[in-house]
Amino acid sequence: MALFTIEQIELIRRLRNSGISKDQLVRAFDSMERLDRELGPAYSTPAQNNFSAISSLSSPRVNHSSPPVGMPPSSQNQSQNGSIPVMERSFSIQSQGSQDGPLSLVNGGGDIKDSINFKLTPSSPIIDEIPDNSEELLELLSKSEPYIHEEIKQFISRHNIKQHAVATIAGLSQAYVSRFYRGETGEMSDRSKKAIYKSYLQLKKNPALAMLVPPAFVQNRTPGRPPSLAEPQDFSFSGRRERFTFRPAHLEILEGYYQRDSYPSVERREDIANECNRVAPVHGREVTLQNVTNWFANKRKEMKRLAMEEGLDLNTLGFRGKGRPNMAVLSMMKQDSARSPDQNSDQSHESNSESGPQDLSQNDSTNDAEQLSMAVEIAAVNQAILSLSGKVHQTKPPVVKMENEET
Amino acid sequence: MALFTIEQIELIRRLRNSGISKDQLVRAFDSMERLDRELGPAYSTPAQNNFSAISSLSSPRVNHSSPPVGMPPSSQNQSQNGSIPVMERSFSIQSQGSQDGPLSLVNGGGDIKDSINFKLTPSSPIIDEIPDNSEELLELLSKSEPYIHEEIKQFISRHNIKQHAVATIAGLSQAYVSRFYRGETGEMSDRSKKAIYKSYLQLKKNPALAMLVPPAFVQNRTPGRPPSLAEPQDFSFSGRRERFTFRPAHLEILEGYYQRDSYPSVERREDIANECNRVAPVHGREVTLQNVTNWFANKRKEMKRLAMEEGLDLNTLGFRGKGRPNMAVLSMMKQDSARSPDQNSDQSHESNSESGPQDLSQNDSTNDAEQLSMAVEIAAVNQAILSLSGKVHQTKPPVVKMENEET
DNA sequence: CTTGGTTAATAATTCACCAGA
DNA sequence: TCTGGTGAATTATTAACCAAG
Repeated sequence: MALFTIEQIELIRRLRNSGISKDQLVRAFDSMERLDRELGPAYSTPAQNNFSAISSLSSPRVNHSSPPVGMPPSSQNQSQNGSIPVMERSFSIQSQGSQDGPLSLVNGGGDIKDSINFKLTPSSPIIDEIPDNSEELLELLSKSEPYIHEEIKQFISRHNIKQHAVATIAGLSQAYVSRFYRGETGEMSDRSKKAIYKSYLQLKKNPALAMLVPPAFVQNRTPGRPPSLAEPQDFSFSGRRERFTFRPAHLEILEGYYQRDSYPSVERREDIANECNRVAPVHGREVTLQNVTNWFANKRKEMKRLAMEEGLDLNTLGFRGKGRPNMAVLSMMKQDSARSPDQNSDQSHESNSESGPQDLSQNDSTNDAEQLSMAVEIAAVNQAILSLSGKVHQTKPPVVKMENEET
Repeated sequence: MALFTIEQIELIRRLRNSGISKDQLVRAFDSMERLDRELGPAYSTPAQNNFSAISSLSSPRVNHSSPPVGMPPSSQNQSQNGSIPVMERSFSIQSQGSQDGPLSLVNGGGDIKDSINFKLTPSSPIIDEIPDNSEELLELLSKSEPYIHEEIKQFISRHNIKQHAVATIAGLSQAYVSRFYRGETGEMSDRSKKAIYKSYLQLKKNPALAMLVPPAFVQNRTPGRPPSLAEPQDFSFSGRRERFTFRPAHLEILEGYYQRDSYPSVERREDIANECNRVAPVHGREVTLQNVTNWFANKRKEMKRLAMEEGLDLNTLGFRGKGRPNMAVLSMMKQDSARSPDQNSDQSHESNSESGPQDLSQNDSTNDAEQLSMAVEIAAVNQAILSLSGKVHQTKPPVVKMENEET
C-alpha cells in the first residue's frame, strides 16, 4: 500500500473540499497527463511553453509540468472538452496576442512581469543546470568574493527578485540566502555559495525564471475574508500578489522629497516616480505613481506614530490607568529584572520588552492542567492514527513534542 | 464537461508533481471519503472530542469539519489498510457534517489557502466566544491599557504562545499582533484590541487552545528532500515542530553565564536550565539542557562571526580578491564619501548622501563590471568606516548601514 | 486623495539539528 | 561534545489595499 506524503494528503483534502468529484479528478489528471505527453516534451504547439524544471542542485522538486495554458483555439480541443480551464498558481495565462512572441526568454529579457500574461515560448530550455565547470561560473569564481557578492546583490535588487526565489533555484533556504545577502558568509560552504552563484547565473540568463518560482506562501491566512476571489484580473504568474520592493536608492530619493514636502502633489509624485526609474531602474517593474503615493501615505503614518510615541511614553509609564492600581507594574519598573548578573551594558531591548518580573497572573494556570491533558490526549490519538496508518511526515522530527519535545 | 477552478487545477498539478499516480490518488480519495463517512459527521467514536471553532469575531472561516481524530483501535482498520497515513498539516478532512454547507466552490474556488481547518464538533465547545459584555472582558477593560498590554504579554510569554496562534484566535493577522506586542497600539481600533483581549481571555481559560491552532506554515520548502516521508513518529497536533522561545529573563540569565564562561559544563548547563525555570517558568514547557546547550553553541558561533567580521573588514578592504584592483577604495577612504569619479554619480539631487554612487549598471548582463566594482569598493569602504566607528546597529540607525546593495 | 485600519508578502532572527572530529 | 553548515519556525517590516470622509 502506498504511503503518501503529508503534502499529498493535504492536496487531496483540499481538492475534496473544493467539491471536486472523483470522476472529475480522474479526468483532469488524465488530461494533464496527455497534454504533458503531447505538448510537454515537444512543446510544439504554437503558443505553448513548458518549463523545464527549476531543478538545480538539490531540487527534486519544483518541476511543473504541463500547464499548457492558453492554447490557441486550435490545439485546445482536448483539454478543452476535458476540462483544464486554466492554470495554476505558478504561472500563467498567457495569451498569444500582443507582444509576446517569444518573449524574452533568453537572457535578460525577461521581465514582463506584471503584464499578466505572458508566455514564453520555450524553444530554449529556459534554464538548464549550470555545470560546475561552465565558463560563466568559472569566470565568476575568478573574481573576489566581495565582488561577486556585490554583483549578485545588485542584480537581484535590480530585478526585484525575491530571496525565496533565489533560494528555491539554488536549492537552499530563504534564511540562508538572507544570510548571504547580509554578508554573513563566514560559515557557508563552498557548495552553498556556488549554488547561489549558479542560481544567479541562471537568473542572469533569464530573469523571468524568478517568476516561475512559486512564491512562498504563508499559511497565515488567519482571519476573515474568504480568500475567495480576487479581481479576476491582475494576477500575474502565481496568482498571488507580488509586492514591489523599493531599492535603497529609491528610498533615498523618497526620503529626500519627504523632508521637503510630505504632501507632494500628483505631478510631483509623478516626477518622483520617474526620477526613481531613472536613477535606479528595476527591470521589468516600474516605480509607479501608486507606489509613490502609498509610500508617502505610509511614511506619514509612521512619522505620526513615532511622534506620538514620544509623547506617550511618559504617560504610559505614569499610567493613566483607570481601574487598577496594579502595583505589579510599578514594582516591575523599578527592579527591572532583579535576578541575574546583568551588568551587560548594551543589552538591546530594555525599554520595551521588559521582562523581568513575572508576577502578574498566576491564575492562568488554574486549570490548564485539565485542558492540557485533553489536548494531549487528542494529540496522542492523532499520533496513534498516524502510526497505525503508517504515516509519513516530513523530514525528521523524531520525538513527541507536545510539551517538551526537545531535548 | 466540467470546468475546474484555478485552485483545483493547481492542486492537481501539484499532486502530479509530487509523483503520485492516478491509482494512488484514487485510492486516497476513496479512503478519505470512507473515513469521512464513517467517522466524520458522526463523530461518534469513543475517545473523541472535538473542538468548536476557534471562531471569534471576524472569522467566517475556519470551519473545518471533521477530523475525528483518534479513533480507538476498533474503528481504525480502514484507514489502516488503505493508505491515508495520516493527517496533514492542517489537518482535517472535511466532511459534510457541521456547519457549513457546500464548501466554497464557486467563486474563488475555494480555499486553497484557507485551510487551517480542523474540526470541531460542536458538542463541547472548548472555547466559546467571550461575549462583549462578559465579566472578564469588562473587568479587563477596567484596567489601564498599558497594564492590560503588560498582562497579556506576560501571559503569552509565559506560555510560549505564538503570535500566529493569538492572531488566529483573535481573527487578526500575525503582523497586527506583532504590532500590539511592540506597543504600537496607536492606530488600532477598539474592535481589534478587544479581539486580542478576548483571545487572551480565552487562552487564559484554556492555554491548551493555542496548541490547537494549526501553526502557520511557510511554503518555503525550498530545497531538497522530498518533503515526503518522515519518521512516522512524533508530531503533535499539527505535525510540525514547534520552536521554544526563550523569554527575555532567560536570555539575561544565559547571557550572564556566557560572559563568565562560554563553555559551561553539563552540570552548569543543567543548573542554568533550572535557574531559568525557577526564575521565569514557561508553563507547559521546560527549559531543557538541550535548549541551553543549543543556545550556548549558537551564541558562540554568533560571537565568532562578529569577531571575524571586525577582523575581516580590513582584509576585505585590503582585498584578497583576485580579479579586481581597485585603488578607488583607498582613495575614498580618505575623503570619506567623496563623489565618485565616474560620471555616473548620481542624478542630481541627493538627500542625505552616504552611499553615493547610484546605480551601477544598466545592462546587467553586459558590462556592469566597472560600475560594479566601484560599488564593491564603496561598500567595502563603508564597511570599514562602520566597523571603525563601532557599528551601532540596534534600534534604528536610519541611515545607511551596511549598505552595499546598490547604491 | 487622505487617514485610519489592517493585511499579504517578504526579510530577518532565533532555536534546532545533523555530520563528523 | 563541539563546530561547521543549514533550515524550520517564528517575528518584524514593508508595501498595499479599503472604507469613509
